[in-house]
Amino acid sequence: MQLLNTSGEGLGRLKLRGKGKVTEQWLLAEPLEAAGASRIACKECGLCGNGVGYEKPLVPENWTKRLLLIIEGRRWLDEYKVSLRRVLDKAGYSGSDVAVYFATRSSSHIEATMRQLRACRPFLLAVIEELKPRSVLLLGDKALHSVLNKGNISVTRARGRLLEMPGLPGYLQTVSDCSKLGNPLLLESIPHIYCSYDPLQSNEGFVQTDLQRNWVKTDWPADELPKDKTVGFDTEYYGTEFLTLGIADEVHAKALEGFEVGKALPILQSATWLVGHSVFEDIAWLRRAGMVVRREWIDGSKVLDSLLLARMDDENQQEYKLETALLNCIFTNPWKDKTENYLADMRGCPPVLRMERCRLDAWAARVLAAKTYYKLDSKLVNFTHRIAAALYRVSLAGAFVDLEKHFLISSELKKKTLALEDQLREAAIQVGMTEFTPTNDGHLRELFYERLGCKPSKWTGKKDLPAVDQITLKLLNHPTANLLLEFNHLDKLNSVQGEGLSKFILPLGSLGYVQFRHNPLGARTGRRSSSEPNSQNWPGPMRQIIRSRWPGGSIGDFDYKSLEPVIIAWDAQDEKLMNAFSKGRGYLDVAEEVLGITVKKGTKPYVAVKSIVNGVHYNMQTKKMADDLWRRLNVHFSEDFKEHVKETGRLRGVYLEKYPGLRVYMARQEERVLKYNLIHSVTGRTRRLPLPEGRHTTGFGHAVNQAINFRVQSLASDITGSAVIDVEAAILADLGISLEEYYDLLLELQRKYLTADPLSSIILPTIPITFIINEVHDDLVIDFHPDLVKKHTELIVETMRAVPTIRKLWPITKEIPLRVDPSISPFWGEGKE
DNA sequence: CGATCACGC
DNA sequence: ACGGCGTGATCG
Repeated sequence: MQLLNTSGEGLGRLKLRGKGKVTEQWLLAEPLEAAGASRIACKECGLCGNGVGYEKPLVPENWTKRLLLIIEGRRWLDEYKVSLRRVLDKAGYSGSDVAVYFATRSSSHIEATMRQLRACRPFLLAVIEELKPRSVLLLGDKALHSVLNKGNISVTRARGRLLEMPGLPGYLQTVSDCSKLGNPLLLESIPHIYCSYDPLQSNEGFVQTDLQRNWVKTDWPADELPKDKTVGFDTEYYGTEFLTLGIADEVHAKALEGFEVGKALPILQSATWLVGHSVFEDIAWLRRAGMVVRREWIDGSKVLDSLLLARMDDENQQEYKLETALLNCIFTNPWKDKTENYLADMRGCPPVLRMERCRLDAWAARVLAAKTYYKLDSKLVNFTHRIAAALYRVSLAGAFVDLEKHFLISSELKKKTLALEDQLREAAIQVGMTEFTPTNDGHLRELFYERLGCKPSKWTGKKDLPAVDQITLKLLNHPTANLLLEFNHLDKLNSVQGEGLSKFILPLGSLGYVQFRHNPLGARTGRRSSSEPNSQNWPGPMRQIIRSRWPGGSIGDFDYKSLEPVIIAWDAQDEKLMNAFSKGRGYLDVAEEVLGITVKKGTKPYVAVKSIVNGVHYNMQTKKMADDLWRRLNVHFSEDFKEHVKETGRLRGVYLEKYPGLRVYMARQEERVLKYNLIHSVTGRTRRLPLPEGRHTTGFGHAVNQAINFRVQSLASDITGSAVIDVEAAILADLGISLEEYYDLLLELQRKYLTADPLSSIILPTIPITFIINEVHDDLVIDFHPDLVKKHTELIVETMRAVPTIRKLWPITKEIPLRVDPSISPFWGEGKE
């Protein structure tokens, strides 16, 4: 059987016989006369093949440019062809998809040396540049070494990564080559280069997997956005000034300066879906500029955020930046660099540049969404966007700070920190040090280990210096070390929540306005995160600076009771554990069951069992658990540490024995992550946990812990996410306010707060309104008008228990019993002591 | 830029 | 080999 005419001379279409039946050939060789390759004379190696055709790439008729395979040399092709053809077929490549070229032009049977590969490399460069393939797959180590120009890397290490070929210039492609989206660009592109094993020396399955990875398999993004008209857009603004609007549909991508945005109205009016990148801020700008904004864009149900979609598509992706993502997926040239300098003030950016940035962002967000949307569960997409939209409104509402209280806490922290620093410096001077800073490790080593004669129990790994980390210092059991620990504690607190917080608080008379920003998919589990400022890590006392904007109003804190234990009990189908947390007294019941004695809340046995329960749920090992109890919680089961560890282990065992569903759940998660290398949550989120070497993979234990935790943590945050949507809806329904009215009110209030004179007092709505002002994992924070406290407290508790949104979308969640613990007080968290 | 520290759930 | 998930300040 002849698959290829190795002379490379012009071929007609061949019919090939394989296993007795006629199949169409998948490669058609054709000389590439125009290729630079054929014009380059090889002066280097003297090992090259002997014919004109040998160095020519094998390109099929009407090649789709989908894939260029690089193999070691033509000599190998005859041996490859059967297995290659099989694997390409299996991976879904047709004959017109694949061209072939070689790392070496040698016809020798001897493996190519690095010297020889380097000599032939210019040909390879020229061929790739000439052929402009969209993907290049390198088969075997020689092809890999040639492309990387580096002989000391294994296929196993390089596999699965996007590779760069030194010396390969970008090449221009017109839009029609690249996309069905009517991309109005001339793109500078480079192919995606990946490597796989030599199919003869390795399992063909690996090669097939590599061929089918998204980057190789996926063609240019199909327009698989929702069927209704979908418009991408972006805005540029400064302060309260609207500057530029970028807008893109399936055929246009244009930018309009603020004064002419009216021209975009027809496109917006015809749109059903809206797409952007971190889109809810942009939607707010549309609304502020008086443009069409549908209710579905406010509530998030007909919005696609390319950033959220990218994160849902691959939660392990390194970056979720629009330009990077698009660069990776369709090789565009960067378009933001020229405008990056103006980020602080886009007014200074030349309009032409600003418009181009805005136009391309709009286009890119839409392209990226099309690339990911079709792969995702639309129910989850809808849910996630509705949560994100509701959280954006939470951030608009903002919270109000008692400025004086914050100042007092902050200055108290500062005062104590300085006092401790003085004491420490004094101690240093007394032992003869002239220079001392408590944050300088060198000074600390000198103080404790040279001057005070303390003996370190640990040395640093790299430089073998005596350690000055917290545990080591604590073990010194020296009064000065204890002072230092207290200093560290207060110093950190002050720099984050004391002085550090001030830059996010806008003074308005005696109050301060602070917006709590939430990243809707901050964690790989589907949890939200909070930043600038991060309101999720405020210690109890710091929370108490938050007060109601209403005179005489209150702050409500609505916690789900033991949300994660309830979820793990439900997921593990452990009836007894479920009863303890859903109907009984939670940790108290568990503690009494485990210890066999009567236990009171807050006592050491209670604290110990609570810690063990949480530790077990996250698969904490006995040693660490014992250590944590001993050091942090001051729970000592015996005076002897070894006995203490033993007892911790025993109690851990008793807990697992009494609630056998837990072990079953954990084993199930381990089994699944081994089998599928990914875990699904109840709402269909995925967590990829690749274990290429099964349980022998480095980090296997960690992956199992993540698998165990994932379903629990993600469902908990989805329930709370639903609560944000549902509580807001319930409050507005009760007040008789439409979502549009509420949204406009929030925008207007925010504008007033941001532009107000710091000395003026705050402006409040003319009617009493209950605001959701924050969400912390299993906790909603509410700002109550005094007239609404009673009525809305009941409403919120009921709504949080019912969470209609998630229960309607995923009816199985109706089985999970939810309890809510409200606490109302003048300041956030004050009622919890 | 990674490690270490602080805080939260 | 590893309790899960975060943000932010600071240092070497």
